[in-house]
Amino acid sequence: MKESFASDAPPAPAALAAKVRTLAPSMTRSMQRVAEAVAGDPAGCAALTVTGLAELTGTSEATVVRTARLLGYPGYRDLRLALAGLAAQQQSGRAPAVTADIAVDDPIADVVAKLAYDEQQTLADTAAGLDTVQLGAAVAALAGARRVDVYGVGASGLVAQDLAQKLLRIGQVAHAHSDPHLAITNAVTLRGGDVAVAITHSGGTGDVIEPLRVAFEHGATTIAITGRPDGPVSQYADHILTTSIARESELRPAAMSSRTSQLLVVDCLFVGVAQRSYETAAPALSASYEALAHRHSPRGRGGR
Amino acid sequence: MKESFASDAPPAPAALAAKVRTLAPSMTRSMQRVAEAVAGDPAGCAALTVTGLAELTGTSEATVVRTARLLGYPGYRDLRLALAGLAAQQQSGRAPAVTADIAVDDPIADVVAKLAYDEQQTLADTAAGLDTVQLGAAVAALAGARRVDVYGVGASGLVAQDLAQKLLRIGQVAHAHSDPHLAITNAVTLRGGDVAVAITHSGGTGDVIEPLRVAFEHGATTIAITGRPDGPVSQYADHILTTSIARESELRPAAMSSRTSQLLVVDCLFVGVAQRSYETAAPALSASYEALAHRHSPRGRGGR
DNA sequence: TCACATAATGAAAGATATTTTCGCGGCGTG
DNA sequence: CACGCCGCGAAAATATCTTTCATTATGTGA
Repeated sequence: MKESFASDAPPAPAALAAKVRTLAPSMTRSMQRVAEAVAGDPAGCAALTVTGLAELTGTSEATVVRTARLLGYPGYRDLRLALAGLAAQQQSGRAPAVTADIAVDDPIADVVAKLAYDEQQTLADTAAGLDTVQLGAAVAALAGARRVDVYGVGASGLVAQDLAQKLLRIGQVAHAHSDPHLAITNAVTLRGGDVAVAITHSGGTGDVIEPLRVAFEHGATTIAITGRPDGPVSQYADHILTTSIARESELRPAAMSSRTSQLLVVDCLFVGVAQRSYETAAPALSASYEALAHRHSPRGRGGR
Repeated sequence: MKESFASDAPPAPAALAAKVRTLAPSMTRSMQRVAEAVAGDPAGCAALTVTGLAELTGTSEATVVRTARLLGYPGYRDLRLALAGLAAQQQSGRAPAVTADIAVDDPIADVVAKLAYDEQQTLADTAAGLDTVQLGAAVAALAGARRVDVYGVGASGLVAQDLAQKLLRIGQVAHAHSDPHLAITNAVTLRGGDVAVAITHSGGTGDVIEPLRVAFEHGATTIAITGRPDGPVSQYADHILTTSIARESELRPAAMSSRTSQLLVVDCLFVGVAQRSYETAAPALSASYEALAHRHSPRGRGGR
């Protein structure tokens, strides 16, 4: 089905430079010029046609083809393909320059690469650091909850809303509070069988801890999602889910990676709960999808 | 010298899989078949001629060329080159495409691993597919804006709030709207020099498009963050930032990966703007940090 | 349900790129 | 000095890619 790797002529994938050096002595002058160009700038040559490369090297098409043959390819077309591959490899090889911090004068492309890399790292860290036992317990509590309250302020407030939104979509009674007073007012009405979730990166946000404490004292099951499992919030948490703490810099506030981390935890909770209550969750998900369908224009093709 | 980041269509080297997913919805059936083959087996397809690929997919040469064009390449020849590059990268990059779907009976540990992997993938795709020219233009517009309005409903509403929060922290006048009526009411007061941002995964959310249209017609600079750059929202967008579209399943609604993707874009915008207005942004960031410090109890270790 | 308009598709003509052919001219050798 | 071999490139031959256009599917409104 694929190119059979015959015994004597396997087209070289990346060992091209070596092959050029090996074969150079047995090449004629013109062919050497071609080989040199190819080895020197694979990416550039890959963009050229036979004629283009011939002109660049001051030779003819025939010579280019002959060189390609000598290098072990059936023709120039295949050499070109290999060249493109080589270029791509080199390109990706010099990628890990993105580990540095984001600087004020970084070009926009670097910013994208660095942010993406950092967030990927954060996700990996979070996944590695998550206690699946705690997570399982939290899921169980949520799945069986009569009612769920989620507390978060500032950046964590959005995560809290995200969790509440998700739970609502699978038929749970969930509410996110970012107003501390209202949160406490509501927490007072929680009882056993209810669940309260506090989300705070620092683990010490009073506006979030207070409602959780009240919920805890009223017998609700409490969950803390925090980057500081040793922080004050843990006093009142039955289950603690730890988010990762990434280094931050002036241009990259902690809110960014903590949010990424928190959201992963929230997603895990959501999927876990959805699994546990699949019978009711699946229809609810489809229903909410259906209900929203008409609010999006049905066709995407004509949108000039 | 070589890499010519042309204005609007820089042929994607590694962002191909992402591009296929992004553009798939706007493709016809035959083209989808071709795109699928290409995304599924880059190495294999790179070895085929137009005719070969047409036969393999049961279509015609014309369709193959059309697909290549849609993916952003001048013709099939160039797509093939990119394919060879992609294949080489995968070969060396050790791509463990363990993209198994999340099942109802997956243990919780698997859920964590799969979600983390999927979100990492989403980040990589988004970063690869982001048009840095558009991003740069969007950043420039935001940095010079007198006032910024952000529109988003549902899951995208939280992203909108996130962007507004971030911009506020560096001294910009930003506001997020999730109420369509209020959004339009506010959009009417926008003028040239103001910026409106619409966030919609589907690209067709009327509640978000309407405010953007009003802002557009009143002379504001408009930015769309969407997974469907060919969708209706783009009609009224001066700058379009494309988020990635990941496959979704019953247990993994689209909202999850689209949110991850959107947040990365928002972060890029934020950092870009912060860079541009570093003189004022840095003090503002520190100030907001200081102002919140006393709301976190100092317990734990270093406190932050 | 049918007629109509519109878009999607493939066959084949047309344009490019690649490969092959062929002969010229340099260079060493008898 | 003449001969013959080898490297080399121009141009013909072939393969590949692109465009055009007629046909066939698809959806829409009466």
